[in-house]
Amino acid sequence: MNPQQTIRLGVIDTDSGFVTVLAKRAEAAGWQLRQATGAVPAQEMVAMKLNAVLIDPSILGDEAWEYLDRICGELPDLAVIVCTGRSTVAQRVRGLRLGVGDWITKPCHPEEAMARVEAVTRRRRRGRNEAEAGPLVSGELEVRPDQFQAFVAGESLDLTRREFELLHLLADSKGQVLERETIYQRVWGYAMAHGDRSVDVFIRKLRQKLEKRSPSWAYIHTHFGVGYRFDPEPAGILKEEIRAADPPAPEFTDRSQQLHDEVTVTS
Amino acid sequence: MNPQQTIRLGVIDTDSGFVTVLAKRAEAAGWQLRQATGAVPAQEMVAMKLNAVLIDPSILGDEAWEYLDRICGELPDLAVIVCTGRSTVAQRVRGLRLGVGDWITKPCHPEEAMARVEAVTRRRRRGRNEAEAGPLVSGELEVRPDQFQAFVAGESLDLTRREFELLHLLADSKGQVLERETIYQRVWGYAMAHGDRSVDVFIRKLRQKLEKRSPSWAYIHTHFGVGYRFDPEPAGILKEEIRAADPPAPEFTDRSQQLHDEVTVTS
DNA sequence: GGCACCTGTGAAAATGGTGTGAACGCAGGC
DNA sequence: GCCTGCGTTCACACCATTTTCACAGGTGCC
Repeated sequence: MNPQQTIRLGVIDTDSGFVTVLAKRAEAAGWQLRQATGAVPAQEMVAMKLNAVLIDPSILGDEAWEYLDRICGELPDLAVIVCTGRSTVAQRVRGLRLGVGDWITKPCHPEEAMARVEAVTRRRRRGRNEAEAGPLVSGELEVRPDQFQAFVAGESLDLTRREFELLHLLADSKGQVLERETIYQRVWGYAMAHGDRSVDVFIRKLRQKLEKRSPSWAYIHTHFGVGYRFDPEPAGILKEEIRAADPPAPEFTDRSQQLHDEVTVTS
Repeated sequence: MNPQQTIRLGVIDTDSGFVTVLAKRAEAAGWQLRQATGAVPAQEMVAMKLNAVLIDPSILGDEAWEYLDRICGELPDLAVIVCTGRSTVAQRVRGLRLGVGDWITKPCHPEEAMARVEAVTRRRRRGRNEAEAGPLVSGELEVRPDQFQAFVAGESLDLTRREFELLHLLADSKGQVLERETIYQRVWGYAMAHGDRSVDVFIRKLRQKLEKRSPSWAYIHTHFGVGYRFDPEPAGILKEEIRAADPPAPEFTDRSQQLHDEVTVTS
């Protein structure tokens, strides 16, 4: 489903010969490359929206281990591949234990390097291929992965691709609270930059479209400070309960916005 | 949390020397090993509950590729690692593209083989680790990390994120007295400023919410001059005495002054 | 019992997260 | 090239949560 999502690969190496050859092949394969010749801070990698990074630690000197440790620690979802010259078993073991996804020895064929980058990246993305195929029904909603679309009473919600993928992920994890970072990582495929609001915006779009076709259900619930949870609930009951439990509610301050049909849950 | 979940590794190889050495080390590391000297059907691997399988395809003859393809296709969540003698770049690339997680060349150090198996397995697991940790039950209370929420008899305590994290930490260290500084460091993530009362305030909020849903239990105990301890205790004796001495006291909303249901313990 | 110091408590003040509309930039189709 | 649809970014309003503060009540020690 997300097979040929292009890979954004960072390369940290000074071996211009190797990098040039690799770049040519990667470009041919439709990958996006970013190059650097020294340590790149984790935050910058996030900003570059990398899926994977290929590092030759030998150019980093003494800080190599510390750097690898930091990157793997801070960005556990980034695929880190080491590609360097001779190394001892102990070094390779140490690297792999640290969180490096693969350790390639130079000289190596660029095709193999790419295949290994792909293999590691592939691993990272897995997790939604499981039920991939089966349509999913929740409340009045039917999510059909085979159509990249969701329906209510046979009518399409007219979701765009991202909207669909977000809804699919949520519906697949019905009842579970998903953090924004998790959502972003799984739908967008790379780490979420701090302060990114894309997830919120798409949630709003989904809510609008859901509301339009299925007004009497609340599907997406906000968990303040955490993220969102998909859980279809007939909206009617809930509202009545709230009304019943509420005293007359005198405060008719001009609530510019009428109540959300989605319930915000503290958590 | 889930770091040292033991790995169940299948080994398909006839190289008894290699397998023996590997087995010894794997056992020492607490892994579970299953061995075979020929192709094992996917279904059998499922039955063996393997996390990963280490294969030398050279012993499978002509069917090697077909077999690898089948295994990777049918069990996309199984970590498949190839460990074999000399091979060409093309073969390795083909294998990796097929879905093999890593391709190791013999002879190889068993420690490195294990590290690589671990690395591949680690990646496969990521993504559904959402469960982070199983729900935690204490007294009438159920703490559910996957929901960022705690429940009593199925009803949510409506904890905010920090409240939840504090409760989670406490419940995780049941019976242990935690100092304020420790609590702050672990929940807030940085050192507590001298004189900060946040922990106390949150403890109060937790007690209120616990009291509301589970009135007959005392969960959080104060250790004067030290910190707090989580330990669910039926509040029986103490409570009854208090109630007996008290007039019926209907549920007034403003119970501004009411005895703590928590017991202060002299440390 | 008195004093110094902790802890509990309620509410005000500060912080920060979320909903929302709209502008922007980019790419694909006409 | 222009139009259109989509994804991203921004600014602002609103409000839930967190922090802070002042004071009341408890606890331990001399």
